Amino acid sequence: MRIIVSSTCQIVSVLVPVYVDSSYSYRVPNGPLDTEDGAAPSKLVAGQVVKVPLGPRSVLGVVWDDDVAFTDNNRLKDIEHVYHGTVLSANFRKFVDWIAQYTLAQRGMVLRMVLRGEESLLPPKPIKALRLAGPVPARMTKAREQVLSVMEGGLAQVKADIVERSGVSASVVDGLVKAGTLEPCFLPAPALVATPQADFAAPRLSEQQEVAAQQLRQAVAADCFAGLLLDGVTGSGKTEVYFEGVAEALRHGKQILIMVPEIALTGAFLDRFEARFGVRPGEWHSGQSQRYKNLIWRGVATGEIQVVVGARSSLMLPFRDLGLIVVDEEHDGAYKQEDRVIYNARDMAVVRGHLSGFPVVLASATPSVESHNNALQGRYSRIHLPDRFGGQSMPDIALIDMRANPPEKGHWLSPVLIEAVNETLEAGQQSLLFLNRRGYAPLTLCRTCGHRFQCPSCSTWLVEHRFRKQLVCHHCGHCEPVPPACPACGQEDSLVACGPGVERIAEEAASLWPDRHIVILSSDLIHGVQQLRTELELISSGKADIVIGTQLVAKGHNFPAMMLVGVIDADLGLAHGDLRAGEKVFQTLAQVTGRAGRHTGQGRGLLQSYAPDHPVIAALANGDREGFYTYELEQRHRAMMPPFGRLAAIILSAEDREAALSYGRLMVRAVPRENDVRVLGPAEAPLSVLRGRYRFRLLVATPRSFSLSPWLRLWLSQCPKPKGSLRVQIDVDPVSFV
DNA sequence: CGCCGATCGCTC
DNA sequence: AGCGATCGGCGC
Repeated sequence: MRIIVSSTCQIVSVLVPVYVDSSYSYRVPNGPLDTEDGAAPSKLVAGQVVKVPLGPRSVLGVVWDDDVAFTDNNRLKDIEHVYHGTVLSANFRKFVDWIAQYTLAQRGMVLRMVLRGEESLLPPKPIKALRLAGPVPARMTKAREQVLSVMEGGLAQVKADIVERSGVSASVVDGLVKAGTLEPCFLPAPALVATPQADFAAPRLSEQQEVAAQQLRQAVAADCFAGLLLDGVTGSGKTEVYFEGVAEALRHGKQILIMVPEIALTGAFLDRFEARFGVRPGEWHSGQSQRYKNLIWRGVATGEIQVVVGARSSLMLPFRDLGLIVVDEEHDGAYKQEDRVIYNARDMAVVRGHLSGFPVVLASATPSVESHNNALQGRYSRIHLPDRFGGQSMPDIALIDMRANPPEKGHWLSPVLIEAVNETLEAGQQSLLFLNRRGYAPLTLCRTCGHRFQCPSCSTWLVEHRFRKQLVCHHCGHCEPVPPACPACGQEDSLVACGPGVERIAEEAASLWPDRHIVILSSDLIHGVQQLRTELELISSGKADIVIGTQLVAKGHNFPAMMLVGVIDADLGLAHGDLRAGEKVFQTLAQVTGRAGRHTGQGRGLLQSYAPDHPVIAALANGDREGFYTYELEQRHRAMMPPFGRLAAIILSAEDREAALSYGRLMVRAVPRENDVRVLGPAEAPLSVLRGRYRFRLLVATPRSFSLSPWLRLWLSQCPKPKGSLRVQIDVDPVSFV
């Protein structure tokens, strides 16, 4: 950093959290600078947080490493305030720059993901308390005696505690303050999160787990970057294994971040952490209060908080001395941020480890194709747990060929699956019927005129939700009541539901097993986290006989009594245009069938399919994981898609169909046909309508050697600016970083 | 002739 | 991104 120190003042570069890539220059005033503790710093250093004037307002910013480029003394403004105690480390600053450069975002927007409000920079407020001060009051009462006995020993206590312990009203305590017997005082704020103990409760590990744990301990002790893919089947005890890595980092005095998809951040997970380390970790997710998050932010910056368990955004916390990141369920799509700065927190975690020199553990029962390939190529070390813990065997997976075993007309459960559920019920065990589709029916049409209900602002069919008595668009959330007559031809009672959703499966199950306890688990029928937890506990305790669920049930919850998992439509999703369609189907179905017999005996998984020969379905049925990855890698290689190429989706959206199309054609012409750049233009990426806007994705695929970001940046700056309400957004998909 | 609304462009 | 500056609608 070249900081200009003229004879009169110091000029520094400050990155501000606004929509710009460059840092701005500010003058450090000569006089004593305004700080929260009154101390006057002589010089500012990179990483310090400051408050600066910006346009009409003042914002927080960070002194950055850039050379001071703007030296127009007349237009320079003064730094208003410097905050102490929180300095962003050099590695972390490099990380911010790296993300911006890679995701084609402005550095200011990345910094915005890091900084919070001013409260996170100030020391926590001391707590108001009361302590014994003066003589016993002249007028003594029973209640006052009780208060004094509570205060015996002279320790200061919070007023609410005094009231509770002495069983008197608050006004009695106030009276004693007035009489001078008690006086107000301030206690330092207690630590938000207690220190986890590395050896609080050492676990009982299998031989296989112990070998894996040892690898993690060594990687942590080596204190340098390593990518570790912890690939363990469902029920293999991955969590216990990576907890050993966490314990080792604690022994080395390092901070640890455990990232989980938001939905997996349940009380059950935190309980397991507490059982292992004796205390709860810091919890970082959208449900936490602003106050708590500010305290966590400051706590990790000062180093007071050792371990944080958090969702995606926890990656941007300014840890003082991070020594390990664990990304649990690394394949999960929830790690990808789709708005503003588009990034995948799993990949950025690897980058953070690489820049700062510590190991990063990616854990999953179904690793992403990218991570699997990185392990194959030797960029990550693969730590494999092929067996379940405690000698439990993997579920027995079988296909039901629906062409040979069709369900009754208008029904969706094949005779084979119904029989399997019957057997499971008779054995007193739980079944899960899985269908990744909310609502009653995915398509509603009029049997008289053939009218189909379509979303007015998206190019999708409306899904009937019979419990809510509404037609819902799953893309934009538009909903309307189910009309009594067809809006096109006016015919009454002419609407028919086509295809199944979970509600329809629940209806069918209720008619087949009327006396059984059936629970339906679908995100639109669950109101809030609390209800979800209640329902999950109900299932865990074995009170439900049959569970019918969507994606919600595939996400790592434990159901001890679950012995049969029936997949209603294994082919669902395979036909989607998404380049990761096959991978998603494989991961979801492997995870959901992995729920069967996890704790007790031999579980079963049954996959209903009309395409049993499809490589993804066949690999699932045969338990041939390697076969799946081989197939998927071949497909990706041919299309030059991740992990073999870098893929950028240029997302165009416009209110005007013609504007979107013509600008798209312009872009396709502009992309250079060199370095094996491949463009999927408007012809191949059809125009769709989303929330009333015409949009398409222009996919640009390049091999790894080609540096896409600089080219895209240049191109966007040179090409004619989109007119009118045309919006261009860039979504960069990952390759490997190390 | 005047006031509110889309579009433009800057932030040290 | 946000926020002020700037030009255009038509209301009386």
